[in-house]
Amino acid sequence: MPELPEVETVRRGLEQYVVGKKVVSAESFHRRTIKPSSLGRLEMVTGSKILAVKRRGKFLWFELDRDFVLVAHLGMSGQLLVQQSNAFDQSHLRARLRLGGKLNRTSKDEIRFIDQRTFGWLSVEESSEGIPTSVRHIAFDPFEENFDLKSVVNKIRQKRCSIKSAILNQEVLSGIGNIYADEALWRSKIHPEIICEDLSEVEVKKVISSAKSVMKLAIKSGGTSFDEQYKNVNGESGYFSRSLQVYGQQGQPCSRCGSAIHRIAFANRSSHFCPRCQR
DNA sequence: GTTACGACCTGCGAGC
DNA sequence: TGCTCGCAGGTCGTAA
Repeated sequence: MPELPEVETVRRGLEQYVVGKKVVSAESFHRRTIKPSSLGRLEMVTGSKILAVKRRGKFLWFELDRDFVLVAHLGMSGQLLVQQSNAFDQSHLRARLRLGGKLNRTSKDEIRFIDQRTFGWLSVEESSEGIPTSVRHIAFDPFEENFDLKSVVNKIRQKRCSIKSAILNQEVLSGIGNIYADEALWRSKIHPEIICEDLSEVEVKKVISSAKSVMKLAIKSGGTSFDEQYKNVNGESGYFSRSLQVYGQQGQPCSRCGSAIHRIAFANRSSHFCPRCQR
């Protein structure tokens, strides 16, 4: 599932291949791919030049030599692949940008948006101070220069929801999804259902620093791939799933204490934790 | 204002 | 073998 490390891996891959290229054509093939507010606007990117590929949390966008940007969210199963136009069309191909510029016969000249579960989307929108409209409500992620640890800790400690809900809230801090939330809480030895108000400043800081360090390691490994739902721009899987300590490990012994990892239902999804380490 | 929860969606795998 | 159903989960809207 694409969380911050997976999106950052994709961003780096895109940056390498597409910056400086011109968009020759843009088309979408599924009614849910383009955000309703952007319907009919994808074609506007035709003729523009890609200046940069940016990211905040799980949101990614292409800066263009225009007064609008192209935003992409991968949702649960979205992939942005850079391929040659003569490659076969994937069965869940939702949109395609053809690239021009300095290309040769073997150049990868297409950006393809592939999305099995159609939770991902693209949109063409205005940007203010370098941040697209749909990303403005998203908080800084822990890797951003302006990320203010102290104010995020204070914000979390004022909440009356569970710590896991708080760190999944993209308006508190961005980039963390279900996998890295479970991993961060395991590393900081904190139970996912503990109410934020009951945690000390030190404990909340520990959760955030654990989240940052686990995501940093995941970026080094190219992200987490369980199945076909996440690939980098070259269609390759990441291998951080081998390093997961609790997510998807229910019934397996905790690598710290040997207790069996538990899985519980949590807000329409699941939480994994060690019942002994995370009381 | 804050929090919880359902809806959206599709493919896979388990169970019958 | 074929069918049904539950599960995966990011975001948004709505209800409490």
